[in-house]
Amino acid sequence: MLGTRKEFMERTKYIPQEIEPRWQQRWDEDQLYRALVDQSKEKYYSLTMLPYPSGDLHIGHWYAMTPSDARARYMRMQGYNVMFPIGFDAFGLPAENAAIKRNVHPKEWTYKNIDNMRKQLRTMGAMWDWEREAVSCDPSYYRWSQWFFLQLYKNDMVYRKHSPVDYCPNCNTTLAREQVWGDDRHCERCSTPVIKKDLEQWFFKITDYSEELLDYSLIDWPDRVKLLQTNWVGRSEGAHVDFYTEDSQVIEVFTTRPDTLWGATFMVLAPEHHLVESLTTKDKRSEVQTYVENAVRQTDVQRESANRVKTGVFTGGYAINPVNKELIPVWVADYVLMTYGTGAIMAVPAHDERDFEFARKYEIEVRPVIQGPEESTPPDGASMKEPTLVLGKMINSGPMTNTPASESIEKTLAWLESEDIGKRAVNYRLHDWLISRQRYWGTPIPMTYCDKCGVQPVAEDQLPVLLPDEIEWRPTGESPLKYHPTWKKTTCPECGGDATRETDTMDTFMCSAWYQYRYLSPEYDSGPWDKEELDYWMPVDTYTGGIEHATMHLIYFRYFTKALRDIGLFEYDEPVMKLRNQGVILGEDSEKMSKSRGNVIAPDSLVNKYGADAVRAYLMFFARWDQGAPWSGSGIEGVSRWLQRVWRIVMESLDDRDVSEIDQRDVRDLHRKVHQTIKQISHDMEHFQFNTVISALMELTNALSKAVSDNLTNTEVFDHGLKTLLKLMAPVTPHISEELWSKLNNPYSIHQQSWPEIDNEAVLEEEITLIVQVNGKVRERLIVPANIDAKNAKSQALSSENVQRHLDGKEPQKVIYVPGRLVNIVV
RNA sequence: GGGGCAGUGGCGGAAUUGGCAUACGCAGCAGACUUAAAAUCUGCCAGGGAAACCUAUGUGGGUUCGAGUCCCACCUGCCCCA
Repeated sequence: MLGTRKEFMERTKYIPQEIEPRWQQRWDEDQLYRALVDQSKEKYYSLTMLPYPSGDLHIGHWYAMTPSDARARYMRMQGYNVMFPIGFDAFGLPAENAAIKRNVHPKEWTYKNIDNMRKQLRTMGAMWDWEREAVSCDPSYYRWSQWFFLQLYKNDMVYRKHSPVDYCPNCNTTLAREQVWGDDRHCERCSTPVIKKDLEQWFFKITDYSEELLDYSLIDWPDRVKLLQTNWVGRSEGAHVDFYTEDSQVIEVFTTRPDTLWGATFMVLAPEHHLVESLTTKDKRSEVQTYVENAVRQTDVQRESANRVKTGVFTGGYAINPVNKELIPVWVADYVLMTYGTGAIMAVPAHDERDFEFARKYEIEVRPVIQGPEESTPPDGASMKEPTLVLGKMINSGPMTNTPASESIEKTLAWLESEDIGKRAVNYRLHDWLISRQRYWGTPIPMTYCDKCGVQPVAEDQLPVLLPDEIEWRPTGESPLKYHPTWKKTTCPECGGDATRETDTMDTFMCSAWYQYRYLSPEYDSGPWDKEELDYWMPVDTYTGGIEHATMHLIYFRYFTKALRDIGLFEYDEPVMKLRNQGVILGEDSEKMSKSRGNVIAPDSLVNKYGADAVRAYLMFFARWDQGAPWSGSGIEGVSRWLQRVWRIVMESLDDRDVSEIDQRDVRDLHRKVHQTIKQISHDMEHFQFNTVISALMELTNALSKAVSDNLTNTEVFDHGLKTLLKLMAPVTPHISEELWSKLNNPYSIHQQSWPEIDNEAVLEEEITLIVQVNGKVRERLIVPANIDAKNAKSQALSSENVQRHLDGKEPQKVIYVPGRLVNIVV
C-alpha cells in the first residue's frame, strides 16, 4: 500500500518541534554528555562564561553558548574526553532590587529564575554535564568562597582599611574602581554618578600581582584582551623623588619625567593629602578649607574629566625642590587624585599639559628645561603657547644641562640615585581589589569583631557563615544584615566572649573568580575540589565569553588562580589556556537590544517556530562570531530552508534509483567535494570560524542535491557523502543529525561517532583553471590537468589566442608561473 | 590628546601563505509546477558597455610581475586609556 510520493513526503516532513525534545530526553536518560575522569583519554575542558540568572535566556546567551557547544562537540568527536559544564552566577544586585521593588525574597527570586533558565537552556540541546552544575548562592558553594577568603587572610593577602571609596547612592553600595565608568564617574549598573564615602573596607592585594598579570607568555588570548589588561594595569616607569617642606616633612612624588625636575615651579597636593593641613598658612586657612570641602564633595562627579577648567588654591606653604634647593609654592588642586601615585605631584608647566594650563591660569612661572628636537632656540617660558611634551635636550638643569634626549631620563635617574634624592620606581594604575559590599544578597565575609581580641577570622570548621533568610529591607546604605536582630551576634573565635560579625558581603566577582574549580566536584565537601578531578581536568583548555569582561572578571580570574597557587593549593599559573571572545548581537535596527527600544529578539519564540537546530546554525552563520552583527529576521529562513533540504535529500536517498546512467566524473567530483568539506570544516572549527562552517555544510548539501538529480543515490560515494554531511552537522545541529542518522539505520548515537577522516589524495583536484594574466590582468582561463608542469603551463598560456591578441606582437620580458594557480606574462 | 580595531554588492558576509575579488546566505527579478496561493525547483543578480573591454574592496600615495591582504598619510565608525 504505497502512497503517492507527495503523501510520503508529507508523512516524513521535518518537524523540529517533534524531534528535538525527544532526542534531548534520550540523551539525558543515557547520560550521553556525562564527563568522567578517564585516564585512558586525553581531556578537554571547555568552559563558557556562566550566566547570571536574570530569569530569561537572552539571544545573546545563545550566541555565546551554541558555538562553544558546537566546538566542544567537535573536540569530542575528535576523540577528547570533553567536559562542558554550566552553572549560575547567582548572587548580586538585581535579586535584591527585585526584593525591594516587588517584595519577593532574593533567594526565591533567584532560584525561580534558575529553574526557568535551566528549562530554556535545555532547549538548546547543548552537551552540558548537568551533574556538574554549580550555583554560587548555594551555601555549598559560597562556603568555599569564604574558605578562600580565610586562606588569603592567613597568607597576608587581604587587609582592611579605612578609606574613601566610590559609592553609588542609588544602589546603596560601594563599588570597585572598575565598576565606575565614564568621564562623569557613574555607576556601571544604574548610571548614577558615584560619590565618595569613608568606610572600613576589605581589600585583596591584587597589586602584588601587577607585574605578573602583564605576562601573557603562557596563554593564548586575543591581543585585544591582553592590550586592555595591560592598559588597565597601567605600568609606568619613572622615579620617586622626595620633596621637603620647610619644616622637613616629606612630600613624596612619582614622576615619569625626572628629566624635567629642574622645571618644577610649584607642587600640587590632592585635596585629601595628609599634608594639606600642616602646610596651609593662617591667612590661607579658610580659603583652603572651603576649597577642600568643595573638592571632596565634587570629586565624585567630575574631577578626572579632562575638559573641565582646572581650579586650585595656594596653601601659603612652600616646598624645597631637592635638585636645586629652590623654594616652590605648594597648591591644592582637584586635578590631582589621591588614588593615583602618591597624591602629590611636582608641577612642570613647561612640559605637562595640565600643569601648563594651571600655571597660565594662576600666573605661575613657566620654566622650560627641555629643548625639543624641532626647536632651534630654547623656548621662552613667558611666551610659549603650549608645553613641549617630547623628550629633548636638557637645558637650565644644573649638572644635567646639555644632556641629549637619548640619555636624559637614564642619566637623571642615575644622578638622583647617586645624590640620594630619589630612586627608580614603577607605578601602576591598578588598585587593590575592594571586595566589601554593603548588601544582603552576597557571600558573607567570614570575619568577626571582638572588643578584646579585635578582628578575628571565623574558624574554618564553622563555615559556611550562612545568610539569614529573614531580612528587613531598609535602603540606608548599610548592609541589611546590620539590622538583623540576632545574626550579627556571635562569639569570638579567640576568647569565646561576645563578638559581632562582619555585616558586609563580598563583591560577586569573587564568586566568578574561581567557579571553574567548583565544576570539578560541585558536591565535594571536604575541600573546594576533589584533587583527582583537579589533576585530571585543569587547567581549562578553552574559555569563551564576551570581551566586555576583559578588565574586570578576567583580571580577577587570572589573579585568583595566581593567589591560590601562592597559597600552595596547586601549581598552575593561569586558569585558562585559550580565550576567545564573541561579539554582540544588535537589534534589527542596529542598536543595542533593550526592552525600552523594543528590539529584543526572544530565543524561545524562534525555537518554537524554527527549532533549536535552525537557531543554533543561524547564530553561527549570520555573522563573524567574534564580531557580532545586527539581527536579521529573514536570514534564519534561509538556514531553516537548508535543514529542510538536508531532510529531503535523506528521504529521497531512501528511494531506489536506476544506477545504469552514472557519469563516473560526477562520482569523482562528489567524492572530492566531500573530502574538501571535511578539511575546511575541521580547520574552521579549530579556529572558531563558525560562519564558514555553515557555508561549507551548505555547499556540500548543494553538491549532494545535485548528486540526487545525477542519479548517484545508490553509489557508495553518495552514501559516504551523506553520512559525512550528517557527522559534520552533528556539532552544529545535534537533533536533526541524530534523527537522520537513525533514519539511515546507523547505530546510536551520531554524537559518539568519530570525526570523519580526510583522504588527502581525494581532496586534490584533477583539473584546475589556470589563470593567464598579461601584465597582471586576467586575459584567459585555461582548463588544464592539475599536475601540469611549468614548461607546459607557460607554453599553453602563450599560445592562447586571447593572450596573443593582448601581447600585440610584443616579446614577453618575463613569464611567472605560480604552480596550480596562474601564469603572468610581463611585457 | 595617546593607543587599538574595523571599513568589500541593496544586506550579513567569503577570499587559510601577496596569486580567479564578491564563496555561502538574505533580499530582489524572471521562469517552471499549481485553478490560485504557499511551498519547492531552475535561471539571473557589483557598476558601466551592443561587444571587445573598462571601472570597483573608505580616500590618496608607495612596494611588487601581481595588493582586499604589506608599508605611509588621511577620512569615517567603534572600543580602551587620559
